[in-house]
Amino acid sequence: MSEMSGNEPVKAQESGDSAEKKPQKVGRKRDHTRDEKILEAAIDILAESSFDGMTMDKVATRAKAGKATMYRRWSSKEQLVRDALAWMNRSHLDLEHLPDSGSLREDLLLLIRPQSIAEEERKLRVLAGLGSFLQHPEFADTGMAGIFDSWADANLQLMKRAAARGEIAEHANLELACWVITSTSAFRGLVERKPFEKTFYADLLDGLVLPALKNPKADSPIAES
Amino acid sequence: MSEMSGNEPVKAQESGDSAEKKPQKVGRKRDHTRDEKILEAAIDILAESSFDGMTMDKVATRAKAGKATMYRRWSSKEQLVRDALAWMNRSHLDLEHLPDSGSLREDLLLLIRPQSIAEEERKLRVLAGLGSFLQHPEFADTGMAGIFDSWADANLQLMKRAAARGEIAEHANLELACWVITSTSAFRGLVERKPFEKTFYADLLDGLVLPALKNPKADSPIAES
DNA sequence: TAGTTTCGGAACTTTACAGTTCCGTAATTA
DNA sequence: TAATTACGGAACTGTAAAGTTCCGAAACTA
Repeated sequence: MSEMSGNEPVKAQESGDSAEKKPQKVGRKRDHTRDEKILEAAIDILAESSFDGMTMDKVATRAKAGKATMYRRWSSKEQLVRDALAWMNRSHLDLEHLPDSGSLREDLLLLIRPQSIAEEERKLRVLAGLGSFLQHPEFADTGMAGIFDSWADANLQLMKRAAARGEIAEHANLELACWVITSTSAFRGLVERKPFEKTFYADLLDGLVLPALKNPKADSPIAES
Repeated sequence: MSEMSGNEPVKAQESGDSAEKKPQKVGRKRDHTRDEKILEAAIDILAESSFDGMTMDKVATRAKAGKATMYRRWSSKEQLVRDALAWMNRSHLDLEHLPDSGSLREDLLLLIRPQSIAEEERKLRVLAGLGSFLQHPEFADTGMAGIFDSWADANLQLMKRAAARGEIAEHANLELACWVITSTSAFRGLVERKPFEKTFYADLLDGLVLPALKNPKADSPIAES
């Protein structure tokens, strides 16, 4: 969405008082197609190693860029990684063209495309290697938001339609179900380091999520011991 | 369990051929109570920062130990961290004294004790900061195994008893249910960095796990598209 | 007591990396 | 054409941390 933020050279110049806002610059223009190459290289190396394993020299070499070029655009490694994470999470599922097979189970499974699996697994590898970087609370959101939200949103739409047509109980906790799907899938890739397989996903749906959605009898009160 | 492994000095001495295995050594004995202090300090700092934020100097200072002492016992930072992780995961729930209230929901909730919550959250902080270290597949197991296994095992016992007394369906996928509990809880602390709260756990049980266990009608075949 | 190994602590060496500067070249404007 | 800015690339600086070595003191054995 917003794209970038800590860019542009230091640009700390106030030409006196009568600043007439004339940014008509002289000299060779900055090639902004290099931005993408550098961000892509950064994500690539983050996915292969980790935040600490990603050195600025590696990124520069991978992107065939000079370090001066990088530091002309980002003032630090932290800034570069922050923008690279935003860049990584730029793609979103198209909520306008969701599957509609008439079966919630089929819809949920149809959402899983091999291409998107590989993409999400790459994001998980990046996330796994972020380590100490995520300790900055400001980056915890930047790094996380957008990785799973898109998938969870799509799943929620599918569930709401299923509820509307009476396939699942209307008082089921759909948000919880979506969160369980994304968090368990993330845990599997992030911590267990297993690939996302459709058989695993089908087991999760058949063994837990769909039964709960179809029969969510809340027979237990909220007892706080 | 096994405890330690990469210890002892290099000890590469073969006294000629007639090695009569006489380990009767001379000199001051190694104080193995220092091991625990050092491992504890390492885990402490791992929990506060990360693998890369944990420096050998910090550990030495925290444990009031000399670095020479540390390198006499562990040949590298990697070795120290490996043993520290094993040390961290040494405690296990007592499977012999599980709660037995007659209600699975109550039993599962009774297993959550404030003391064990704090302990597990500390482990999660350590795990979150491991980052690049976990990329070594050999450490992925060391680091992970034992953090959640104990809790999952206890939950499985409780579920099996509930199944035996007919509280839940006997053909329910208990292992899957236990795995979902641990993986979602871990995700919450590890990625979302939220504290473990009983209300969250009760919602997970009431909204998804228990309904699924009580009504696991497998109405959908395994279709591989 | 003499010799050996440990201890905590500090100084030291080495390596790796973030960030800076400079080079020759290419692009842009006046 | 001349001045300016960007480019890739390489050299350079400063710092942080892993690992080593040495110190004086303590603990153990013969």
